[in-house]
Amino acid sequence: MSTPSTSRPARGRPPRLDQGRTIETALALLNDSGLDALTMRRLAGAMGVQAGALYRYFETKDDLLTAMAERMMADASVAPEGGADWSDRLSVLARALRQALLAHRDGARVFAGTHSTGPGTLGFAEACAGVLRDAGFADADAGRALMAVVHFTLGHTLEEQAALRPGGGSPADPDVLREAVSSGGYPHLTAALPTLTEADYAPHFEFGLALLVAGLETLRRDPHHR
Amino acid sequence: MSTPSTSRPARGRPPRLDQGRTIETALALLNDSGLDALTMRRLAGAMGVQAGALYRYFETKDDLLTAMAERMMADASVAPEGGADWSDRLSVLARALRQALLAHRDGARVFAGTHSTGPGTLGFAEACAGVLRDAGFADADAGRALMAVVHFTLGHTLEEQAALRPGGGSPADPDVLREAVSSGGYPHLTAALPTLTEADYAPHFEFGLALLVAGLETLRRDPHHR
DNA sequence: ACCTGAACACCGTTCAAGT
DNA sequence: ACCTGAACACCGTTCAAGT
Repeated sequence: MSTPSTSRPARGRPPRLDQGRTIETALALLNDSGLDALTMRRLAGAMGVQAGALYRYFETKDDLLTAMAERMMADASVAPEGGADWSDRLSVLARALRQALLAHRDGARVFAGTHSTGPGTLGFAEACAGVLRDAGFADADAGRALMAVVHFTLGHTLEEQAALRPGGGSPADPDVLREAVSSGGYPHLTAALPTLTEADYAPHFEFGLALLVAGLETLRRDPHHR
Repeated sequence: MSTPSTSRPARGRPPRLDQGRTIETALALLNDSGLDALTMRRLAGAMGVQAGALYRYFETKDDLLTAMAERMMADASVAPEGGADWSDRLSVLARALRQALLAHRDGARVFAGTHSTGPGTLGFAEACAGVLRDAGFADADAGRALMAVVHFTLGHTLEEQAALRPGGGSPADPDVLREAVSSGGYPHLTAALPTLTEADYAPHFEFGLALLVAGLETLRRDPHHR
């Protein structure tokens, strides 16, 4: 009780660093300052340690970012309720992925730059593949549908967070795009502009997701459609 | 004939740098070495100049990257043949976007990191919006469909180029993913694994694109479907 | 075993000074 | 007008040496 019982009895001073706390501190720093400000030196500073010390726990910065992505994906690896329709369950998973990426500043950028194969990432993919295969899709179609949902969600959230970034800076989307479109001869873009410059990205996400789900529904009705 | 006739008569030595040549050299360097190796110093070296000289033509490195993205998008801004079906024309545009991003190493990463509002980018978006509005979609639906296609293509190409990157390194997708999936209890993922580890990404892209198009087709038949 | 200190080889960006 | 030279304030990563 008096001394913490870890699997390996700690001889000497307890370490001031460990993988778990480092990942958590890194995610907190990410939220506070963004990906560009997340340096090994700043992270080390936040943990009261020199930069070199981090390399006992992560071989490279990329490994740390991968671990952060994996931690984020744990939130997306939810099991959708069993009673629902396959399309609803798939939509729940896609929304969970978007929310997991949105939960941390530049989350989509972190995820896009890494290739985690941890239980969070694989658990999410397994859940998607399960919903699709249980719905009757062939293995190859389930795999491709999974990729389509992930890629759409990734691209969407990347742009959503990019639009959020500047915080009142110069290359902000809304006005710059409006100006550029209204100047030249872009009649169709002008017509769509109110939609394209909406601040709330949730309807855009739901629209794209509904498109993918509807596409899957037609494929399920007629697997030889093409 | 003997002296080049530019709009502004060149007094003194002709400049060794200009925006156009710098962008072209930067894209060539990108193809040769990748985005991580594309530094202002290396680019300057490739142009026989000191790094600081670049800042007379681009305010920041981000501005240069935006100009590179815009140049890449010029290739995607093709006008699909007028006789074809709206869904075919939209597909042609989506494929042109993917090809434009694939045409340069890390092209998707460059595009994702910037927000170009030049004629290439806007021309592409205008073409997509035009196809959709001419097909009868409401302005808001056309805008959202355009975003869905772009976001899916961006996410897809990002992953496609990420899988291409290492060139025989450590975090390559095919074997690492196979190992991770086969180790644990991922029955559905195991079933989909042959598809997920395919080297050719074109079928994945076509599948996702077909899903979006099929979803749009159902929406067009019944606009009040939801 | 764990961390420090200091170095190595870089970055983006700025700006006086030269031509 | 255009570019150099040199600096400023950083990076990721390595590694002997301390404790």
